Amino acid sequence: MGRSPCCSKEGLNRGAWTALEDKILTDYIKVHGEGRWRNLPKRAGLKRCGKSCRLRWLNYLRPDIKRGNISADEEELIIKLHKLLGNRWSLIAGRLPGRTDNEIKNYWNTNLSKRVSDRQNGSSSTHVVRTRATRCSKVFINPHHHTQNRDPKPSSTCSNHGDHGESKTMNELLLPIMSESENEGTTDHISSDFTFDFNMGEFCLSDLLNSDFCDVSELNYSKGFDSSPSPDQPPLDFSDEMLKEWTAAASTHCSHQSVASNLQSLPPFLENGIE
DNA sequence: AACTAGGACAACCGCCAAGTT
DNA sequence: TAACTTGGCGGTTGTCCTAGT
Repeated sequence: MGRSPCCSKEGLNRGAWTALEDKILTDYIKVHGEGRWRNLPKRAGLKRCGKSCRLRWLNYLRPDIKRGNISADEEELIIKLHKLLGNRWSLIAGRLPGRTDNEIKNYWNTNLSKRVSDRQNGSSSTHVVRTRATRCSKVFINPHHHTQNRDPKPSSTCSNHGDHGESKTMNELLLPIMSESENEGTTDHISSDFTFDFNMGEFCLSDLLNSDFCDVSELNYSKGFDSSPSPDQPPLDFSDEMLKEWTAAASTHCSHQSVASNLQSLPPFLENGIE
């Protein structure tokens, strides 16, 4: 069958954007808002592919974008998040207000990857969770784990840069999950699988990163992702096997795999780092 | 001053999943 | 339910800039 191309490439400008094109695009989006990228070029009078417009806007023209001068703190954050999430640049970017996935990806590829690999040479190997690109607009919380009445917010993508809203600490968010055993059987009021936005702005990131969460690869825990690792069960490395568990669990419940299921298995990590 | 190598980063590409018809 | 559209993602490429020779 095949897909139709996102646009006819004939007669379209390619390569670097001119100041005029930037202005046209910016003015158009100011008036009409983002979205409908395919039709945007025609409506705005741009000889560009819709995708190209979207990229230009998201990575360069948006008013809330910070450019350059990645601070040491941001750098450390990127390293930690990359260790945790792998090449999921949009997720990482979502944790760095004003930064774009493209910028972080470039920064990683040109600066950090070498440095990190150098750092890791000589130490034991670590395992990065690698997944295919997947959208993660929502996170699934297994009702067995989630026992509190929360108001799910309208869905939005996890790459909602810059909108981090109010923050909850990691403990606040995860406590209900971690204390599930106390509330077993109290899930009747939850009508169905519960989803809510995975806006990591809801986490107090420092809680996460100041913990040893970033060193999850070195942690051992039980295979069942129980919050109390059993000595009877063999320790498991945070690696492929873990990933299989995650994806299997997530696919059972929801198509929004990965991050969602990751959350379910966070408590064992967090217990090691968050008091 | 001219040339080259490597770094930085903007932009493009193809794939995929969600949403819509 | 299938076909199709739309938008998002990560990987890759192309081009410009700069430091070194």
